[in-house]
Amino acid sequence: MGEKEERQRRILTVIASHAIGTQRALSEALSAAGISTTQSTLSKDLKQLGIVKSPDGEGGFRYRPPTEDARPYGSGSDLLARELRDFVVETGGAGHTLVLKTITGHAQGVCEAIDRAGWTEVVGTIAGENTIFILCQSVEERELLKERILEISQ
Amino acid sequence: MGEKEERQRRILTVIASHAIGTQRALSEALSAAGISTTQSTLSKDLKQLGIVKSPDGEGGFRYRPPTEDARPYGSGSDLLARELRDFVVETGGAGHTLVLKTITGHAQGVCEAIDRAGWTEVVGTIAGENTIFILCQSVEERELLKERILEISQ
DNA sequence: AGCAATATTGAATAATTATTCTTGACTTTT
DNA sequence: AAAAGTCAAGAATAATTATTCAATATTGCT
Repeated sequence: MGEKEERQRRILTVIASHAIGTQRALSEALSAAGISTTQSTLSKDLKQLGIVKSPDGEGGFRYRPPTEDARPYGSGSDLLARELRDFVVETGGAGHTLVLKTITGHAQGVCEAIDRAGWTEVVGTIAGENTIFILCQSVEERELLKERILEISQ
Repeated sequence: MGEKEERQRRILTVIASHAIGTQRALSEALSAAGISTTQSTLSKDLKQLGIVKSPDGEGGFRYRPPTEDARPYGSGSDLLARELRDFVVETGGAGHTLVLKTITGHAQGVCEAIDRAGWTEVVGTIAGENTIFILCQSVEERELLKERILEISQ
């Protein structure tokens, strides 16, 4: 039985039911449950779990469970490559807008990954079921971006 | 002059488009935009804005925009103004298309309010999770519209 | 305008959190 | 069974962030 696994499991339940705002407080709460550990281990746990310390709106802080946005799923740039490789089936475009076609249902996911990449050529993106519009700074950058995407997805 | 307000607004746009993981990095990014301030002020800003520092899934951290309940709401009486002021964090565009970035989950709502305004420059709108594309009659009208929106949201 | 109340700011500092480095337990390979 | 490799953990420390405090600036009121 994983010592670590149980601790992390407990961390999730503890922060769900108590307003914990520091790692020391978390450590104390865990002690009460018979789990004794150090701040440094907790720091690592929280990072792995994707837990964030967020303002509680009352002048303090509180650890919160991972949100969609924050959850560490896959490793970022890897994820992008995988999304592009696995789901994009066609690229096109006109004017300032680059268009990617994806397998049905995956446009949102691919679009999300593109947003995260933080490319400067990108003015904005929007996704439907199987199509992504990517508005680019210029027609030239549209072409550049297309090249890059094709390259990433090999 | 709303020195603070502008800074906080910019913080939202900066973290939306860049992977910023420390207050120092944020400070530097703001410098590039002509805004100079200290770490202590940023700490307060981030807390007020409800921004959280969250694991980025690649071993680092990244500041992320607030979730709905953590964000301070404006108090305007006009719905459109309120939508624009409270949820739009960035404006951009290229060609005939104006792009608005919003807090995640609010693009639809803001887009609805824009549609209701019945502006003649607008050919059509479409909204995703956090992005709105507004197709305009011309490049000039795109600029005009952007001005108007910025003005409305003060 | 003048004055009081309130808010904002940054320097200094306190508090908190992340990372480095070492150790030991456990696995796998040779 | 020894060697080599992983992994988890904590102590110490580095790095980052939050808060305090004093000084300005701003707002609101008369």
